[in-house]
Amino acid sequence: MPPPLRPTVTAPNPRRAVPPAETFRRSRRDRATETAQDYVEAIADLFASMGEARVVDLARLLGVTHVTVNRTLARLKKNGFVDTKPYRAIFLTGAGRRLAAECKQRHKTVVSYLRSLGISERIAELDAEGIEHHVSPETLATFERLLKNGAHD
Amino acid sequence: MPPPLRPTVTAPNPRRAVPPAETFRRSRRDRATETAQDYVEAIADLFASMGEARVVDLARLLGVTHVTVNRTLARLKKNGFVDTKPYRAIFLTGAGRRLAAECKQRHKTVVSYLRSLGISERIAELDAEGIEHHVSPETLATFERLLKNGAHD
DNA sequence: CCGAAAATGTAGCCTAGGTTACAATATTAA
DNA sequence: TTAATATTGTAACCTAGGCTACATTTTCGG
Repeated sequence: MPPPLRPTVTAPNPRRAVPPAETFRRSRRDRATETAQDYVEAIADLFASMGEARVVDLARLLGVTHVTVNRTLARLKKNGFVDTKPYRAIFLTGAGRRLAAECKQRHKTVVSYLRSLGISERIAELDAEGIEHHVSPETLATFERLLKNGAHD
Repeated sequence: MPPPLRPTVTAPNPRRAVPPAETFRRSRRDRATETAQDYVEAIADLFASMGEARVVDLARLLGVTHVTVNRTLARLKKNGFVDTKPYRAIFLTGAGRRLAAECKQRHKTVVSYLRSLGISERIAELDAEGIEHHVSPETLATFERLLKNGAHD
């Protein structure tokens, strides 16, 4: 007969130190909104730089196929961030524009902060793209305050 | 007949400013490895704190059902990070332990750095959980250097 | 103005990661 | 020792987000 499958330590200790699953839940929640944010920001950028946003441009910009863009746009439309018509350019709704502006500002803050630490433009951009979606308002405010105070210059 | 669907500006400008799709690709790549990292780190923590890691504990810790844990463990096993047997505790392989140690160190650095900026324990933990997966070695090294130099104290 | 090329849309497939419902195995307590 | 409980496993479904292949619609050049 094999030894006990589980040390007896386990059962007598039903009150384990099992802390915040909430931390992981929030991280996953952030992940779910990343795509929407990347898209509306990209659409706003394309509008600013070339007067309109089209599926092919988004695909190129985001590094995915036009099919992926298409399906994601359908969801963004359902969620009220974009307004699309078949074979036409893509427009942001009011909510979409607000979200885009917020994301753009946050992205800028994160990049500027990393740059202020002496990190290169290239790396700052790469890291910021991932980091920005996980920065709480408190942390963002701290970054802004430190930038304003000219820390690290 | 409706007006032209697309401004004539578009066609004459085939060389658009379409920069790095690479940025987004890296961000997506990071996302794909987040789960593995969260799991091996959680398994290592459970081992340290209670002598073994079981499916239910992981589920509680990560805030998902035991079914999700089970399926993810199957993939981690396929990728060589864990060693499992039906109805037995979960063990990390050498690669799993190395990854866990690396993640733990990085997590600690990110939290410490945020704390050094005056951000609360709670917020630092929450943000770090998302941020840590997107911090490049360069940025991490910068955080470590600043911590060592006692900046912001 | 009409045919080729580009852009967009659709069908169908894949993986990751979440779920509930139910089946099987281990552990524990009477 | 055996019955109840806890844990683990499995089946089947969902969404998000990738893809290729193919169909349709627009745009553009001769």
